[in-house]
Amino acid sequence: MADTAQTDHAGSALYGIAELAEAHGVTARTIRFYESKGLLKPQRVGGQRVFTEADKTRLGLILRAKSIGSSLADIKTFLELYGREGEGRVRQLEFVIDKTAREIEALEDKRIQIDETLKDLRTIHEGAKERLAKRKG
Amino acid sequence: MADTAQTDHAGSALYGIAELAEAHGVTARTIRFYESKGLLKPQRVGGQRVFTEADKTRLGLILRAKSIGSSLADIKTFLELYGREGEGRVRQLEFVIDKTAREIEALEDKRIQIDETLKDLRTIHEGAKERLAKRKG
DNA sequence: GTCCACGCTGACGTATACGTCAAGCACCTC
DNA sequence: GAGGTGCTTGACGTATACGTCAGCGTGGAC
Repeated sequence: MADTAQTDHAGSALYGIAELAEAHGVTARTIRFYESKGLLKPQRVGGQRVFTEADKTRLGLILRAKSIGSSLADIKTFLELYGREGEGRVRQLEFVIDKTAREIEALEDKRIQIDETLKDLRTIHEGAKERLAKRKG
Repeated sequence: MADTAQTDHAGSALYGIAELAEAHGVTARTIRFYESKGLLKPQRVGGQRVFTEADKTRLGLILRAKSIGSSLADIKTFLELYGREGEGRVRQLEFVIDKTAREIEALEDKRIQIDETLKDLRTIHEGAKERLAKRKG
């Protein structure tokens, strides 16, 4: 981790808050809010936020997790799994293994709920189409 | 009052609010809230709510939809699709067909997000397990 | 130098989805 | 008939996830 603001000109792209917001279809307010909740930690240049590619990826993960119904609090701990994975301490590893296992189970459950709902919706959809065909035929 | 649903005479079972709440793992307050939002319409017997099997099924649908991230407002219109399906008017049918098609698309999209997240989680999970095995091995 | 568009930080407002009293009625038990 | 339990309706409180000002500072364009 670079602890100083490096100007690696030929390196990765940097983004302003408006740019990043635009790119992900959220408002700047939302990004500031996520930072206030500890989900993002952009560098500062004279008070202004500067986002790296890593930050952009992170925001993508946040939004994806949100889209499947995770709360920001859950997302925070979830994101920390990525960071902690590198550390090799046994207790950390066990924590990660347990946490991910639970999360995987929860998501598989959610997938089942979605599949059942999809089945219902398709039944309704096809039924309505048939009725309409009869009306028109 | 016995805490079992009344089934003695011919007809489907009936439930009190506490019973129904218990059966679905929600509070009575939640059920009253859903009724106030028009999601449930139990009969009344001297002011008290009485729920039928149909009401119970309906509550199940509500909770399932909620678990996959739908808002109560969306669930309300979604539930009306079941009711409307029977009506044969062309505009109604077209409405149902369109609405369900959009919903199906949205859910398929959500499924993809979940699958991607599951993939990431499994990678983290397996990686951590391997590291732990090396530590212990 | 002046403007102003952009970004910053509070502070307050809003929608959703309930929880938590408070006060009251109905019925059952003792 | 006194108490307890369960259900009722407001009314207000709370957590989450932001939106919306207000007021201030800053770097460019003219």
